[in-house]
Amino acid sequence: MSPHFGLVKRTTRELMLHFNNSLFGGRFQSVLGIMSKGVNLRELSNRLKLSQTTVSRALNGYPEVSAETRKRVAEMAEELGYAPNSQARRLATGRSMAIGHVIPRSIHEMMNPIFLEFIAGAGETYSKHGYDMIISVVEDDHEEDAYRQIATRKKADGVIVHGPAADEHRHKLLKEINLPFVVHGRIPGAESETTWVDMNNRRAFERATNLLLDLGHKRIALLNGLEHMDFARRRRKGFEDALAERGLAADTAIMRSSDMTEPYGCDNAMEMLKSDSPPTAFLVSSMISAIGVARAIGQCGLETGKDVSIITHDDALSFLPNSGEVPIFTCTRSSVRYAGQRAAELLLDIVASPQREPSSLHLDAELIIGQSTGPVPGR
Amino acid sequence: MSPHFGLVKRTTRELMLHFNNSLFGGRFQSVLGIMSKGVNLRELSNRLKLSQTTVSRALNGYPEVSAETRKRVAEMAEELGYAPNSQARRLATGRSMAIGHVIPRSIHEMMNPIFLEFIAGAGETYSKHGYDMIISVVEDDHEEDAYRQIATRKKADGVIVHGPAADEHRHKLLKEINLPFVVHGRIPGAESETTWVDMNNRRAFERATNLLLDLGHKRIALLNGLEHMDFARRRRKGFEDALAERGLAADTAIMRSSDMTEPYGCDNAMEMLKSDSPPTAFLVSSMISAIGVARAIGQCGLETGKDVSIITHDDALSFLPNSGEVPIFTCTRSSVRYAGQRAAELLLDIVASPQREPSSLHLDAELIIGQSTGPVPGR
DNA sequence: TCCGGCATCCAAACCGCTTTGGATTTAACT
DNA sequence: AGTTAAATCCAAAGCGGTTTGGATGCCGGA
Repeated sequence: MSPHFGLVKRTTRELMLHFNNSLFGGRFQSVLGIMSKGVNLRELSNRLKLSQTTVSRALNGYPEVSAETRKRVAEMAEELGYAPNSQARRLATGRSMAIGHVIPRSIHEMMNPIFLEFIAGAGETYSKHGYDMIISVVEDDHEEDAYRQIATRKKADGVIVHGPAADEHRHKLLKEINLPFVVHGRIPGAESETTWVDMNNRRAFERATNLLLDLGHKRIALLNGLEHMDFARRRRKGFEDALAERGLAADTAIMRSSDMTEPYGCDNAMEMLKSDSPPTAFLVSSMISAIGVARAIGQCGLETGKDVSIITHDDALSFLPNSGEVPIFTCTRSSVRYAGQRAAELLLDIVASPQREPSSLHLDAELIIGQSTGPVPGR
Repeated sequence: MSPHFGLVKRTTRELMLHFNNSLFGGRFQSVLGIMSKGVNLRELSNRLKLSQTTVSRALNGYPEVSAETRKRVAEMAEELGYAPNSQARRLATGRSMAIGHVIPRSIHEMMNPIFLEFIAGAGETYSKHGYDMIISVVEDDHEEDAYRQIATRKKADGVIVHGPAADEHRHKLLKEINLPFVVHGRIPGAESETTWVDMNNRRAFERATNLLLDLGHKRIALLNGLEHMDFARRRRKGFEDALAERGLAADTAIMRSSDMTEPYGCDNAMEMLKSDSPPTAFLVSSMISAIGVARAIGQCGLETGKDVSIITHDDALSFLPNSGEVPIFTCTRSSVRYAGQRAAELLLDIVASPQREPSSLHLDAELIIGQSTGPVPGR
């Protein structure tokens, strides 16, 4: 309005500065909080007597802006507490800046603690890169629908596939709807065409079994996870391979497959220990079940690590630490949280450059000696 | 273009139907999948020779649309696989249709399994109501920032406050930035001005203590959660109240407060049991730690439920079932998953009508007799 | 002096949906 | 028959950003 734009501008700005600092900086911080909610790009650019274009570019680091202007913009943005509305930005850029995790209700019952630990790891990566993590808990028969919704409604730029089954199919759907994904675990038969992060389940259980065999154990029980899951199949394979190599056959009478709860471990161990030919060692797929096994051993008046040995897989869950100089359980350990971090990184890579070739990360589990193993008694 | 719009339209539509069914319905499903991704409202309305307004209204159930038109729209939408872009809808409506959960890294270590179970419950409610759940894992010193971002960038319509501390402050921030929230637990001193869902921690532990006292136990150990958390304080209060009522004083020598891990239970129980005046009963804040206590008891050559009693709080975690006719542990039980469902419902209510008065839900824990309690030995 | 090139900045289009404020047609009522 | 009200539908204006395609001013080189 006035021809002296430059002057007026500076004056106004200084006034505003003063205004904010004195009036709002002090006891009315809450008022500022409420006000700052309303500051959008238009308002900010008006205040600066700049176009939205320039302000946007200044804030997003584009080169077409002078250093001085950029500084001014940054300061004013800070002052007014401006932050871009994510929905608007998402709409404009076409990227939702979010990664989805679909959890069917039934599956997450079983994956419970391991899943959370993975999520925690992935979440760290996401927030480091400015991504949101959205989790959908859906009824089992809505799983496919959930993925489709994510794609068509553009809710997320990619998803993590949890707990691949032995006869997995989700990867086909995801390719069909063109939704980037990373698998936690492996999809049998699709290893080379999908990006995944997994630990070496077969090898880990093979090594664990060998250790028990070396200790003289011949009758080894396997308390596995649900064997319609890929990871459980691989573990079983490792177990059987190790036995076979020494000319031993696995005895299905002392092999179980189920959700890895504590009572599962206890009940089955109890039953086996009371049988005619009880196992002298247990190979268990989860710390939680292993705790149950230990309880059963105790209830039978036996001692873990002396009368009966246990090796368990340890996902390094934070609420079930199995560390210290000599951990409670001898275990094959692999941090599932770390897997989450890495899987998230791979996924963000794919989202950033979708043409990228599938890659994979094979984590090795450590075999760590704890208190729960010893030579077979009476050897 | 042609004056025979009606006719042309129908013909075209039938052609499309035919086209889709024969060509895409079969082996080219994936192509349809990719195509359907691109169908937006404009395209859909063009196809229908209707305005976007009408189509939008038809799909969203507004009354200004004839039944016939609505049907036509619905069919075509289904056929083309149309689903509204959530970012666009969010921008237009101003509601993000998402609920946020902020988890500082340090805290979620300790809340781990309980947190997940709560999340699972809340997630069910969200998806039932078309809301997304977004989880932010943040460094501890970025927590406040995370909440501010959610508000100013409009990432979520509300948040759940997890694990309120004894000296909680988040509710002030959230009121300041005008972000609706529901507390899981209670904020001391702000009970009436916040909406919350909590169980009756004090009462539950009082009842549990009374049961032990009735069984003749006089020396009762308390393995509590971290007592800078509100829930743990209340539990301690219940414990102390019950003792006081019988003229007994709590002995801090057998009281502990920490993250509720398994070794925490085992190590502390072990130490106490080996002391000069060991407790005859343990009151424990978590199943996980209780398992540790049971392990310690076993290692001391004692029997749980006979030589030493345990009562634990049981959050009804799905991977740690403590059910059956006679559960392993005598416990105070309250389903944290249910709490999650209800908290989510309350939050969605608030989001829908923000002027609503604060309300609260006080869940009662059941006291359930299991195998881990018995009369004090030698009574 | 004239021109091309660079550094800055801007107006306007666009992302895909909702919603306001009519316009048009049809049915209903004096 | 004339007027109203109801039923339908639409054009256009947002929502709050990003991005395209210039405009403007200033400089050195010919």
